[in-house]
Amino acid sequence: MTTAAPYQLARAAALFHALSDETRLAALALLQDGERCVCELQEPLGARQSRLSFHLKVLKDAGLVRDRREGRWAYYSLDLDVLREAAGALASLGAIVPAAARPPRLPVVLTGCCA
Amino acid sequence: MTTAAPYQLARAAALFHALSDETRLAALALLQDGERCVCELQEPLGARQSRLSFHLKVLKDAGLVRDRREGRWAYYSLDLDVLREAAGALASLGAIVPAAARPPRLPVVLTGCCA
DNA sequence: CTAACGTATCAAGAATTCTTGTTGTGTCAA
DNA sequence: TTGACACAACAAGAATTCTTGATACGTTAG
Repeated sequence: MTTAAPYQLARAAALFHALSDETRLAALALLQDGERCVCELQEPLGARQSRLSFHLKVLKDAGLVRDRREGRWAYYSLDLDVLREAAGALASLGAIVPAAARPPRLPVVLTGCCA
Repeated sequence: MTTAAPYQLARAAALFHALSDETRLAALALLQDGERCVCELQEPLGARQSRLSFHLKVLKDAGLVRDRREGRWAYYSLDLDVLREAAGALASLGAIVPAAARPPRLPVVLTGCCA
């Protein structure tokens, strides 16, 4: 495998995009202690139905939450694995162990003006 | 302190926004083994001067990178502390230790239709 | 069966972000 | 001093994302 980087970057970028909004982060925070019904989220998030639905869809498309339909209610819950996937992406940038302290990856040869 | 959440969310959202672009993630990846001159980044990122400058500014405004001017060159480097800050935000959403396994935070009372 | 409800989806406009080309600024070399 | 260079910053348009209100759909209550 030579060209895995582009895909991973695109996926990581998509994850971070889903995380890049205050309302969505607040929603994820509310889901921390378990599944919540959409109607329970509206007031604490200060988001009306349509807007909340939009943001939940962004989170769902990124895989960060799952939804479950029950009667006329919809319940959302965190997908911790995907949250960890995001943490992993961050870690691979050196957030946990700096690159200098890790086994070297494929070297990237950089050429530029400032020889 | 009662209302710390809004600020933290805004800051976290800003960090994730800076991370939500492929070109910027690739730039951060290139900076992993240390400081790089702007001119070294252009080719591997496939971004010309103006565009690269824009993305580096986004990263810098978020605090994820520092810049240093030397003569007519500009060098950028990672700020690992800020990268860790992002990792911390993710962790606080349960990415590392699920909320269920942590000491409880202030309870949030949710009211909704689905009694 | 009908009406009210909870939610998703769509459409249109607003806002934000990104790209490209251009201009400005400081630095170095001749 | 002049010209080339590396870079930032700006300006204008393109693209994307977000918000709002409207509509559609399945579900439950009456």
